[in-house]
Amino acid sequence: MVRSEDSLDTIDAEAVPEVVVQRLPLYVRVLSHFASAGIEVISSEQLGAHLQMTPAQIRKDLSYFGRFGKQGRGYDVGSLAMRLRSILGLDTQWNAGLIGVGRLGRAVVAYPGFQPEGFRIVAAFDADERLVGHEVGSMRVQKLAELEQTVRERDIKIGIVTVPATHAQDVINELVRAGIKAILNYAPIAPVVPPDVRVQGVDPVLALQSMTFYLKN
Amino acid sequence: MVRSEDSLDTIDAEAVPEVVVQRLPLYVRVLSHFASAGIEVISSEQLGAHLQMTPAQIRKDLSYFGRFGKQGRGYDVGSLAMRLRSILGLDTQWNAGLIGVGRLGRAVVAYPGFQPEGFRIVAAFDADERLVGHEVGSMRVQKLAELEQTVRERDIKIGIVTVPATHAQDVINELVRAGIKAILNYAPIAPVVPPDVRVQGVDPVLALQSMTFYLKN
DNA sequence: GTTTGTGAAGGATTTCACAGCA
DNA sequence: TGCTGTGAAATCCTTCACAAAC
Repeated sequence: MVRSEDSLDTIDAEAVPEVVVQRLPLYVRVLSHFASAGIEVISSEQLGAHLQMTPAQIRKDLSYFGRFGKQGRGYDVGSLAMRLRSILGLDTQWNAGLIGVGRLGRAVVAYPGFQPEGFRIVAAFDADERLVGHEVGSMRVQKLAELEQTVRERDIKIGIVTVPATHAQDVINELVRAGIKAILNYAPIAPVVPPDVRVQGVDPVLALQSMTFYLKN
Repeated sequence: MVRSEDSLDTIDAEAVPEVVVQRLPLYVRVLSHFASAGIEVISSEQLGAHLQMTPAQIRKDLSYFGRFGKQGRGYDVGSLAMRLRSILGLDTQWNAGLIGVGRLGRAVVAYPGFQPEGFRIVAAFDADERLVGHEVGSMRVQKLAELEQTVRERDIKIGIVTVPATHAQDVINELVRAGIKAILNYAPIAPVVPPDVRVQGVDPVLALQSMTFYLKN
């Protein structure tokens, strides 16, 4: 494939392997790390050493999006980070709505890692009548029936699910009905969604359960 | 490959693709779900529908470990779940040590999802002198210097890292030095570890950052 | 001299498709 | 008949290796 260096983020998402897209945020992160350490130029070799992957893979991954490096020199840390952020859509704010303001939901609302990366939780919902109206973060907890309208009004593009496993599929169905296409799911279930909706699970128990196989064997 | 049905969890971990191992916990989870719904027999077709994957993939995955189904019928939900649990080593308790008892660390200690799955946090550490000696959960916070000894004494096999990004690599180095081979990392970094050490990251921001690509494109 | 970008090769994973069994 | 288990085929992903660029 030939891509001109100046084609401004018009990327055919279909043409890029999903694994590659999932690695881009990692590149952004490592580049930011190097940038704040004052390093201005970096080779795929050095990036690979830090990410424990082959230089070839990094170069190939980047080649899906353009030609960012200079032969004999490497990549400009700052500008590559910026380009990748733009490709991923990380140069804008993304509004999220959170459903389930129990113990876990409140911890997620209080998590300080989202804001600086451009993710803002702008609405919180709960099915429990007794919680509706309460303050969480600086938001008033809304009832689930208001979901669709609020999604429209506050330009919510991401749903964050922090309800118990028993309610998670129902809540995810509601999000889908409200037009949400990206869901961050903290509930320990494998939800069923239409093919145009993406779900990313945050699940420490699953992560542990696959490691024990190697501990045992 | 031919595997006798009765070969009791003597599995060559090398021979099983890593992706397959990572899917097993998902199968266990869905099977438990069906079991508690009173379903006793299930086909790869039905499993596939719930997990949004092809029946062939499920059958192939399972075939790495044995022959669990009955032609013309399907799989016995209860016994397959049990077999997979045993293969993954989920039929024993696993002790974990947590490092970093700040806001995030305390939330992880309080997370009720680990215990019922056989994971127990049995020690908590922090580099901050002022936190040492305090109670977290029902544990006394220990200083990091006691790590290696405590790992031995309490049979700790898993490290959970909940320190800020700036300290995470150092802490992970300490865990590796103490002989830990499995690490659950909540810090937003891509740590460098020896090849015999496994790290699983829990990182909601990374998860969000790859979804925005598809929201944008 | 160094390092990128990339076709081509190689390897891994998924899907197909069907023999074999209940 | 219905569904598993599995070689073989197809697809997807990674690595190689080198021409081109600095």
